[in-house]
Amino acid sequence: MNVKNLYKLLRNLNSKTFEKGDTILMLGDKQPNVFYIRKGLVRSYRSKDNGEEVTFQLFAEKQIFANVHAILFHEPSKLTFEALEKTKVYVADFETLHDIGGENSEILFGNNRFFGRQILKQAFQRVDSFVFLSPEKRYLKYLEDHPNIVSRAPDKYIANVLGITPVSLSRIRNRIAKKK
Amino acid sequence: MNVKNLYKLLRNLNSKTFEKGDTILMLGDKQPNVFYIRKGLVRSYRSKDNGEEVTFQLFAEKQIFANVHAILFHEPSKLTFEALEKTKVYVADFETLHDIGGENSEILFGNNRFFGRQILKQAFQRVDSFVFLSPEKRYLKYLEDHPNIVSRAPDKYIANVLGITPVSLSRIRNRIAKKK
DNA sequence: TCCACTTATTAACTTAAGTAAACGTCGCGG
DNA sequence: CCGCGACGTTTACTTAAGTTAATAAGTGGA
Repeated sequence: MNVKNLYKLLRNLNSKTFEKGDTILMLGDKQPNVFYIRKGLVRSYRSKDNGEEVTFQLFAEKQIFANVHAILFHEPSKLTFEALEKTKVYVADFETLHDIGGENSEILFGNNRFFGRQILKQAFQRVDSFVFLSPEKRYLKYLEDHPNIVSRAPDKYIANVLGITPVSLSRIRNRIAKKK
Repeated sequence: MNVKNLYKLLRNLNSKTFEKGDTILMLGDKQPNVFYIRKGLVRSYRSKDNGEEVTFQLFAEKQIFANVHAILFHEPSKLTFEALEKTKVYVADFETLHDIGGENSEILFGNNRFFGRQILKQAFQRVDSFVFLSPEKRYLKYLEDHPNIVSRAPDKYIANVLGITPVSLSRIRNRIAKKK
């Protein structure tokens, strides 16, 4: 990556801060934005037909999240992103990032952190855990992979991410505790 | 895409045919290959600790599959790919494809079919269906999205893909039939 | 053609998850 | 400081899924 591109990249990285409860990216938004979390905690969610909010994913420090629907499919976002803590992010426009570095480069934040790779890896590993693991093992794996999220996010959100109900998660916790 | 690149691409597209039961890509393989199915049916799977084979995904005509672990993470494949029918594919080396077109281009097979996008979209939508849908609804959605796979692949493979057991899938089928 | 093997269905049983509601705890705001 | 509301846990109950095994149906090969 050359100096010219570096400047181009830096010009397109804006730092933003959100307070707890703020909406970072709204359902229906078409901006192809990519976010990198410097500090804080974020959840993405959407509402089911009955109005119930279901959390899709949780993100903490050093993770990237993005308006995937806009970037990949040129559709409005199907998810809303909300700060669960005071959160500082870098925001960039995907098209610019892409022009600079290309999907396969490692420009943004070093090895394995680049947008497409990190997001695909996350999605792939999640599918893997749904296919190969029971809810209990899925929780244990999530705990192992994201201890900093589990300790900070409400259980009800974690339950959604794992594809189970909060009640069920509570029982799973209980079962695990008894085994020890 | 210019003529020079088109030739480069075509030189790197090999056509291959596999018989039913053939292994297309072996567990541990490090070749960063991308496959496009012209005709046939393919499953990817891996074995659990107890030796039981679990099918991860099913692919049919016009779909792309790839050694994702090699391409994205520079690791040996954690999956084995097997032809369930006589299958004709185009095979290409990912690095070459990338040199020619870049991740974001549409060079290979037109809109929305390019490697990264299609694979990410599949993974994303699968996670979505695990988080938002019950097993029964997940099956109905899979049936709707992939009728040509459901009608051709054994139920035990489909059950694995949906994250349930074959027995449970049979009961779900039964329940649905009774509702009508 | 017939046998052996695989697969789907069904049954019986066990275990876990969904649902609804009650309870206790915690934290925030009035 | 009190009260409201949100959250996690627990209980009771219902429903569905996992497990094992038996049976039936379909398939391909000898």
